[in-house]
Amino acid sequence: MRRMTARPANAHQARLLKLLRDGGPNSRAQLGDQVDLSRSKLAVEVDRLLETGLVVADGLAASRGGRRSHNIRLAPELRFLGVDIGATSIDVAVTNAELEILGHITQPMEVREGPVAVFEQVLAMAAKLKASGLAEGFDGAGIGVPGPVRFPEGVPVAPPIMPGWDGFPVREALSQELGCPVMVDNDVNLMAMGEQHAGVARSVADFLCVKIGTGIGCGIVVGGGVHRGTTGSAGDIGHIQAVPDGRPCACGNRGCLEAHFSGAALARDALEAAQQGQSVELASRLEVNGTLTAVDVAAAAAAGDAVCLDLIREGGTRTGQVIAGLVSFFNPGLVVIGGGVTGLGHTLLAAIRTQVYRQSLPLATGNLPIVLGELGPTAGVIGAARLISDHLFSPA
Amino acid sequence: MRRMTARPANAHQARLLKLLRDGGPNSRAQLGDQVDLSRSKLAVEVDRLLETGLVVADGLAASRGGRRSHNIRLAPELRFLGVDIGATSIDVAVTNAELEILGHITQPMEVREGPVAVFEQVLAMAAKLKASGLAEGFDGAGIGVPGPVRFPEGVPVAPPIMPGWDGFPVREALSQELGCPVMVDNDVNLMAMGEQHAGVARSVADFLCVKIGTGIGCGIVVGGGVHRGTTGSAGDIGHIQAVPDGRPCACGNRGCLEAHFSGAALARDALEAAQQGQSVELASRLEVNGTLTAVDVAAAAAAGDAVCLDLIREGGTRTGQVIAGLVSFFNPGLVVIGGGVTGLGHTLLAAIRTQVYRQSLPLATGNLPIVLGELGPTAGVIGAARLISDHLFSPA
DNA sequence: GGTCCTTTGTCCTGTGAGTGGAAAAAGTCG
DNA sequence: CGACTTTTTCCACTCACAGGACAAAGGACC
Repeated sequence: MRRMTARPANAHQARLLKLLRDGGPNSRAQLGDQVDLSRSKLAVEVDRLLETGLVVADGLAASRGGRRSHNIRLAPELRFLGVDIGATSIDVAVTNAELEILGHITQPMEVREGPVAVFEQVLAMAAKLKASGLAEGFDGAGIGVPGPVRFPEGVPVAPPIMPGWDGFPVREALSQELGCPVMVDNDVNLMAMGEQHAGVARSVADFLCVKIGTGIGCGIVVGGGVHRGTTGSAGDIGHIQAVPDGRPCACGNRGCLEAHFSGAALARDALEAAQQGQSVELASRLEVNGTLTAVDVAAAAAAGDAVCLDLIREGGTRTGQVIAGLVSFFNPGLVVIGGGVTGLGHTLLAAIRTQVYRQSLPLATGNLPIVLGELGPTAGVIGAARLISDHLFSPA
Repeated sequence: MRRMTARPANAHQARLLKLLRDGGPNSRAQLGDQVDLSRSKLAVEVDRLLETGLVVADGLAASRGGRRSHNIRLAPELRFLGVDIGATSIDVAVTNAELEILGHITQPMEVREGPVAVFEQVLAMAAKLKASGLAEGFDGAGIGVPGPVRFPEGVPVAPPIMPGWDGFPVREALSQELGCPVMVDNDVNLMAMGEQHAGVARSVADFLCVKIGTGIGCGIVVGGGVHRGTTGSAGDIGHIQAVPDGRPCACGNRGCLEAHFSGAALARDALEAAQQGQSVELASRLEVNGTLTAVDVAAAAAAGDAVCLDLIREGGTRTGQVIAGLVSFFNPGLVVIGGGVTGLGHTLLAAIRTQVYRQSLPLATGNLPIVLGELGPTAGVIGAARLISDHLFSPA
């Protein structure tokens, strides 16, 4: 079918589209309660939106005591593609215009293999979703990559863990292939946007979203918007020094947080513990799989393995130290912990909490929730869909 | 004389007032170049502003090749009061509507003596400035205090170094006494606003302003606006851990940056060095004055005293460590160093720079200037004037 | 089913913001 | 002094928007 190409003509229409996206189908009257426009003006703008095809009528709403109103909703055929490229996996999902996930595929893939191979994979996954009948085409796509991005152009800049991606025109290329608008951002920022849209961070203006995966990053939301920094590298907390003169890090320094705690570091620690015979649980897992990952540590910890619990606790403490500093500095209203190692769950969370509450001033921590992300692996793709929808639902 | 009470009636007028404040007298035509309004509309709004008395005609502008235009400027009788309450001193200044300092007084005063005593002093200083003929009254006042502030209400909250100030209605009380609108903020935020308005940070959207005085704080500017955090304590970096298991700090933790480097810590270190006979220079100064402060350290360092240079260098390194973390996290476009110990000058700056450039990733530091503040002790009062002018030059 | 009230949706007119052209006013330059 | 610029004022026209009037549609109660 023909894809939608219309964009809102003014700020009012943009506002209405976002309300319908975030609040689902709504009657004109309910919309009127939220936008502070006269009924006449509202009717005009809604009619225009109906003309563009971006929104459609959707039956009658329940009565609120008088005449029943006709519901309005975003066109149900609209489709967004959300892509979350992690260090070792790719997530691709299709959503409708309300950013509900209609289909979601995950595949392991090393981002190190370079943009060409990854792109091929992403396109194959998108094609698969299309083939399964979920979409006949995409009205827009958002994509997250595990490194800094020059946001306006949608191009990765000097990404440490993505050799070959520096300067690769991700936005341009994907837009070309998919035939729709594309926006690119750091994966951590997308996770933050995902949790903001549909997760724990709804209605919080200033919060931090710490993602602990292969590396560690932090999404920063200020006044409801993502802060990307001057060069797009804001939130790159993996290389903050957590241990003076600590372990050497790939970045050339010593004691970086990421060198002491992250998916990669955890796997290395686990391997060492297994080889030195400190943990029976880990050793047997090593024997079976031939390798160890953070998942093994999580499983062993869940089974009560003391070494693994210690590893997690120590990592949580290190992470908590860094977060404590950030909390003092930024004074957020919420801290969300997410990413691959959320499987470590409450042991990790408890360690982080303890450290933050101990080390930051009471005024900053007094009413500061520190919680796990609610959306798990879907946070990134929802955030990606949100990114492109924010773009498309803004006046051209 | 009668004070101005008018406020801009709409966003256009607000815009024009701010242009006149930041750019000085301007012709209608020049204003037109900047605001993207039709000539007619502009003329209407300017006329209305002239009617309110907020702006006045100011002679003819130089010709740009044709008819000479009439200049417009903010009413020259407008006066703002800028108050900067530090831990150990008070600065009060009068500015005109263009935020140029017309008079400036500094007096030593311990903020510990409580709000009543400090207020008395501030009012006396304001009266002195009035008496010297610089102002017949004030159209607005901005005031900075050395601790967290609940910004909307203008009330200090749980300020560690300001016993007796917790919950004191600073805004209310000062407004009462001066008979004009008042806004209250953290002194560090005001310093940042000052440097943004008239100092090194002009035209930088995202920057950090680190103030090293009796304590250490950091003003955070995001997208041109000050970030105050959820509880008003954003930028409180003095209690970030700089040295694991380091010196005990008044806050109850160990190793806080402030415990290792700040005006207070420096004085303590100097005293110790003098008493242990490590520095002849310091010992003789101690003998003369009976006490040592950061100023003595600065002087001794300038005279080449090795112990003092070491103290400064070590402090700079510690500070640099913390700033490096913040730079990685926030990715600012500029870092400004200011506050009382700027007397330590380039020794300090060099140490901070070295550490930041060494410890942060190249992408974040690549084009990152780290500079000393340009305004010195006037940054705070200019920022205070800017705070209230921003308030008054916004639609009611 | 009838009456009264509430809510929703449409129509219409008045108002005020804002645009853009024309012309007057005030200069510069040769 | 005349040709050309720039600034400023004036005016007619457009458009966005508010808000009232009214019709349509439904619920509650009798």
